[in-house]
Amino acid sequence: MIKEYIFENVKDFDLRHIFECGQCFRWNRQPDGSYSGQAWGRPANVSMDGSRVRVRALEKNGENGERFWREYFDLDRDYGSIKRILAEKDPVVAEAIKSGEGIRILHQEPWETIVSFIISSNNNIPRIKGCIERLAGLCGTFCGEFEGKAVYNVPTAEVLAKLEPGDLATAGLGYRAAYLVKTARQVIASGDSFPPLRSLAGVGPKVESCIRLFGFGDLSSFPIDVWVRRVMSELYGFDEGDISGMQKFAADTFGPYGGIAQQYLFYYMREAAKQ
DNA sequence: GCCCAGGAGAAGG
DNA sequence: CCTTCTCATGGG
Repeated sequence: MIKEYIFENVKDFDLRHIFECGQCFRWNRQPDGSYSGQAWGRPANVSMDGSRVRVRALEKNGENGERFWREYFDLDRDYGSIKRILAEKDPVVAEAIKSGEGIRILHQEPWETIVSFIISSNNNIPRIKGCIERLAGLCGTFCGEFEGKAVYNVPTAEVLAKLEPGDLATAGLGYRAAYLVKTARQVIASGDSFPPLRSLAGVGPKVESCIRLFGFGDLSSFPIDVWVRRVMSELYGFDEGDISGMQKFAADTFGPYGGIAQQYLFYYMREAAKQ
């Protein structure tokens, strides 16, 4: 059954900023400006009317999703005050905030985040979305019918661990298919104790940083990808190869909100590149 | 044909 | 510790 949840008087919230700042890959813009996708196995459509956010979602296990969606969209966090703190500390971020003032960090499912960002490596966003979509359709978890389409979440570690990389060929993941299978087997083999992220196949410094930020709520995590490296080089004067210097600057300047600052910078740089 | 994409891993200094 | 090379795939 489809349920509707309304959140009134929501500030610092923009669907395009949230869903197109590179943090998630399963939400797609509809002709009416709303977004359809799924979160934690819940198919949904999200729209906005003024300061009112409307979520139409497929009910899961008979639960009341109000609390779930409030947490998913991080609605209890005051982004206004965070933006003021960041803008005061750094003029570049102050400018970047103007282009993505409605960004929020979604509370994404850890395993989906791990799978997604392993696929993201040396890849581009449109193709990452296609890869995840094909992978989910191929061997993912069925979430239900929504808007006339079957919706699937990414495959569980249990499912992936039993496959061979070649079984994922039609998903077009390239060499990342082997990373996924190996990571799934590592997770299954470790039983109850989840292995350290960096020990997983296909998880290096940048992918770990994204997983911590988007899947484990570590807002201090500051992922440095090609775009952020570009902005740090062009607008802050860092040497392109000085990743550790950039990390230290982010920690010293943005502290507990490094990940939020990074999202403004990422969105800002990509918007500028579109011109 | 080339280069690039939210890099990681292995090899060799 | 560092640098360089390779990895599969699709789009511009």
